[in-house]
Amino acid sequence: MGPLDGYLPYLLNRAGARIATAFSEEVRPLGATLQTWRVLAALHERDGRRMGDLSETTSIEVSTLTRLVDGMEKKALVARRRDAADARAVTLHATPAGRRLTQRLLPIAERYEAVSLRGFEAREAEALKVALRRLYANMDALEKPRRQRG
Amino acid sequence: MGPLDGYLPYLLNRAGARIATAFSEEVRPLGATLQTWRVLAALHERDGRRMGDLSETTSIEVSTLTRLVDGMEKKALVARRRDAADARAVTLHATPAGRRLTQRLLPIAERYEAVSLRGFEAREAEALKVALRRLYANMDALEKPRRQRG
DNA sequence: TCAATTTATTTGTAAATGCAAATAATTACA
DNA sequence: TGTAATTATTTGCATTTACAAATAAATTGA
Repeated sequence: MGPLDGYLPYLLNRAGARIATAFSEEVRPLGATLQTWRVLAALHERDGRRMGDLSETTSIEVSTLTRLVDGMEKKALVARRRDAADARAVTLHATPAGRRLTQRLLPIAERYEAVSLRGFEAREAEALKVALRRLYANMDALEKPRRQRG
Repeated sequence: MGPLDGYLPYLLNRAGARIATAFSEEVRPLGATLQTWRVLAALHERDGRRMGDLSETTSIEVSTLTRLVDGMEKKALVARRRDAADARAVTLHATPAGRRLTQRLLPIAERYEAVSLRGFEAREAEALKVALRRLYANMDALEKPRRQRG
């Protein structure tokens, strides 16, 4: 076990990449990709999100997301609407076809959760999730300090 | 906190992506990218690795790695050598310039480790790393079963 | 109120990515 | 020993990605 095995970002990337690659292969026959799943999952959690919100939630860069959504719109999985409250913003909505695809992807996603956590006690799994949320939050410290608003 | 916050692959990707993005920005002024760092770190751990080994270690797909290494070779950070023992294989070696860049990146990487784990007890951090190694290993179960050799 | 600034999204463009096919060398075994 | 199968890497090519600039709308404050 070399130094890399003790380096957290390495372990994080490695585990994430492996799950991502396997999941991608698995959903390809359904005409889906990992990125479309991320968008659909975010809309399943809350439909009508803005592009910027989706970008933050899915960790997909906004300009990439724009073109990804273009493709999903062409496939009629989602629909863009101009936000009524703020005409700069666009909200994204799952269509019936999008929801059907989501329903097919959900059990696959659940299986990945189960397989990856195989052998974990419930409290170990929960501790891991708590730790991952802390990691994420800790990165605030390095974020480009944005001008305070308000 | 919606369903996504309880979904492990989501938490994993989100934390990994955030660290990756911040690290990328930070090393850009040094003429480095996250991917070149991954290659250099793998060679720092063990020089003279094969392309396939590097691909597995860095989670960079082999054909992508080939072209990444092309670029690093042009920048004289690494050098390819035909493996003496097996002429199909290519081994990669850090050059003096590559090692100098590695030395400049190491403290940044250490800082990312420290910042991301801020507030973690030593044993919590270790438990997290153990868990991430288990996750990775658990994915064996879903791997395309390759024909047994031997 | 209106000009300047900020915010949300899209577009331009070059680089990175990944699958599949091609190339090259080794190994297995008839 | 020589031919088929396997393994390691690279190349072809279409897609994805991300930075920067452009566009469009809202907000701020003189």
